Amino acid sequence: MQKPVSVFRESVYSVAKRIPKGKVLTYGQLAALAGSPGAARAAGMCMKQNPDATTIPCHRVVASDGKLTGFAFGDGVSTKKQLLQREGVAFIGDRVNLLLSQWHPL
DNA sequence: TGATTGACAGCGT
DNA sequence: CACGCTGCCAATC
Repeated sequence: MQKPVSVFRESVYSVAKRIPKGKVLTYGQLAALAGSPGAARAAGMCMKQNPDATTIPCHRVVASDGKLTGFAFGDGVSTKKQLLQREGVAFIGDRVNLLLSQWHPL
């Protein structure tokens, strides 16, 4: 089986799909779990591509400060916030409480 | 092949 | 606490 166009992207999507409900992950963590720590920007780009928005909960990926960025869906970050809060994610104003909702991989 | 962009992260002011 | 600048990585033009 030939190598995919980029292993990085597949890893990112794979990890994103692994994020449990009620939990969130930062782009830095996502990139680190994907195998490229520090590639937070590249990870965000892959989320933007989002080839499978139905299977990839990209809305569970937030910035390192817990701030909701990107996600040009509905009202944008507003819809994303409502979605996460509905999943059971702890929010602090307009930011996610990473202390309680940041996902810890097994 | 090289340069630019982008849903970031960290630190300083 | 809010804002700005720099650095890192991968994808795209």
